[in-house]
Amino acid sequence: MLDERKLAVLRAVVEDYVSTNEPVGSKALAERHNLGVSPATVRNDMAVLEEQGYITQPHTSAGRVPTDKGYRLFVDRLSQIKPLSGAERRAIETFLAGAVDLDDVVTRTVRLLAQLTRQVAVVQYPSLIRSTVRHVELVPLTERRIMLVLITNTGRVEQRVVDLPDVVEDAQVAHLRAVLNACLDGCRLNRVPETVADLHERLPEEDRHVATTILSVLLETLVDRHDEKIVFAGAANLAGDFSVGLREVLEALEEQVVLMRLLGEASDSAALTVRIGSENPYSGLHGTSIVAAGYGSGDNELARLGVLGPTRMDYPVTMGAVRAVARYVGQILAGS
Amino acid sequence: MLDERKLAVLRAVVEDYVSTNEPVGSKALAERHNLGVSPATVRNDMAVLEEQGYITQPHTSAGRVPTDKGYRLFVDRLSQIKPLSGAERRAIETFLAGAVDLDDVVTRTVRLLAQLTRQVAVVQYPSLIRSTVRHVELVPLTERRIMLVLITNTGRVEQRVVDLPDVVEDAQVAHLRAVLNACLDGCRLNRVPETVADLHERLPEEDRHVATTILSVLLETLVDRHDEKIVFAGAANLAGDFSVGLREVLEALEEQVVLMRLLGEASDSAALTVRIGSENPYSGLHGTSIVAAGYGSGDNELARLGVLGPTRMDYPVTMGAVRAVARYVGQILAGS
DNA sequence: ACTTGGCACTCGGGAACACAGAGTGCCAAG
DNA sequence: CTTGGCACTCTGTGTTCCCGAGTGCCAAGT
Repeated sequence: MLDERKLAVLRAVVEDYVSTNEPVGSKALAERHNLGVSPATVRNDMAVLEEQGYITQPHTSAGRVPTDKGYRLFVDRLSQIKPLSGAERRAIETFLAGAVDLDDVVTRTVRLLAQLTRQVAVVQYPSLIRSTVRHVELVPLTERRIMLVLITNTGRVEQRVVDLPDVVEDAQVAHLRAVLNACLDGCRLNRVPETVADLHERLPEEDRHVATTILSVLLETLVDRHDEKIVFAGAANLAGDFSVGLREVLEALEEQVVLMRLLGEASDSAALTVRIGSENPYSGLHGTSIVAAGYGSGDNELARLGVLGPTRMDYPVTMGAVRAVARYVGQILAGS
Repeated sequence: MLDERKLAVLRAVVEDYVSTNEPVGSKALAERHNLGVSPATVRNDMAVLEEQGYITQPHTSAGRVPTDKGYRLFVDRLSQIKPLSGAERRAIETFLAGAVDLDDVVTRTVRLLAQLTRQVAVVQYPSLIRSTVRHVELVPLTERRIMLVLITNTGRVEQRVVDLPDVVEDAQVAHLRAVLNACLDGCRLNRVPETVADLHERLPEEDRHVATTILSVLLETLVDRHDEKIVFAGAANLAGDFSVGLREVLEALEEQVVLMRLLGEASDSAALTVRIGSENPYSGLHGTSIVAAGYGSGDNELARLGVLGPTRMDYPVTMGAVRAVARYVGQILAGS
């Protein structure tokens, strides 16, 4: 159906279009990439590619431009992910290593990725659900108020002020704290509800009232944050580009929900997900592609990150950058 | 120098230009605002205003446009801050009241402000320096590692993992925690260094090693975060506007440092600060104005917030919104 | 002394038009 | 199947032209 040379032509079209941002014609193409055939032959191939829907012309008598389908084929079969240079790798490492806490890791990551790809980077905070409890702290503030602090193994900290129904003594709080920690330490967050369910019975009568209040707040915290936090950076990078609907993209970026869906569900493996133009689930973002990957410490994927840019982007380079950053972030998180 | 009517003309020019985004001519102006004089008279006044530098014409034979100086006069003397409608006030209250923690308050605030003004909103996190210590928590993670958690009276939580030089026992940690809290509770963050200085001597010999490490991390935390965190929202609102250099603005927004300077130093009172076009300290932002205000609980200003939009903005409305939001946020923070 | 109507002038922006250049499709020959 | 040739079709650009909004100035009116 598509012989070797036609694929080569498609690859050349994509590469040229990506680098020049102008429809590419048969002549220029035959020259720049030494295909060893004449422009006329290229024209014939192009005609076929167009018929099959891989490329298109903006108007008669203009060069060809890849369609979403064309990019898809390019990404799947015609390109190889381009690894970062040694210098870039080292830059990433040192830049990320300087982070002092989770917030800082995420902030640095998103900026790094934006700068590296010259596009808009998006990073999701490590999911609470998949991480485990490292410590629960109860801090008495007044005699009827305590602060509940939940620390996860990814370094994330959640806090809530709890108004208590009764006055509690410090000793009581200390006891509760000990019980909670004994019970929850190392527990996966999504298993907290079950784990906590039978806690009541193991408590002395006089603590139950207070414990109930605290536990309900704790559970609430987990539910509330089910909608995960997402940050982005590098919006300035798409300012100069008219091929994307700037307003729509900016709106999408500020909608956490939309962003979540764009990054996609946790993919099976640690593979890269690429969504090209109309493939993505938000109508305002045609003309835009997303390259995303999961990241995590060890096996379990904690969250996702990726970049968003014009459909006409340099996929090999972008994919390389996303993959590399995802790996490094995983390492950093695992190490802390 | 400028009689009553000339000022009225200037006001009319500003108002018309703001609402139409087109240079305003003498005829249209005389009609729309019933000034009771003929276009010719208006023309004379305009000539004077132009000579004085309050308005200008983009090219000969076009209408007039206010200059930065013109807007300045308008803001200072010709306009009144427009209070929000009752419905808007209630909307703010309920929206902000739903916040569960500091992060949430800030996030909600910045979105609210963006939506209310249809411009880019910027909110600075409450300053660490001006707040006080509510609690210091030390959480043993492993035998040579503890997590330091600092909770302030504004609900902000800072955390750091500390690697210790020696193995410590839980009892030691508990003791240190008690000492730290006794010593620092209610202490203003900017006074922490002094307060902590003589702590060494009051500690038993065997704790000093560990204490030194922890304290140095604690102090580091305070210094590190001297560059405060800032968030923004509503970037999509300036997408449709060609009068501002989109790229420059987006770049500025992602530079914390620049943003800090834009919001300005803590102003004397709780008054609004307005920076018009070239008045602001960053050259990429001519064509852009900033309306900012401090907010805080009670008297002391904790941080600042504001909006950023094209010089051609509706100042009375924007100022009203910023002032109102600043007040409500202050109340919320004071209450929690 | 200020206001007003009249009038000539200026200039930007849109419509109409022509034109060069890049690129195509097709065909006939290799 | 490939290649060179050729006629054709567009877009983008530059030119010209003209309309209209708006101005500045002046002389007359109050």
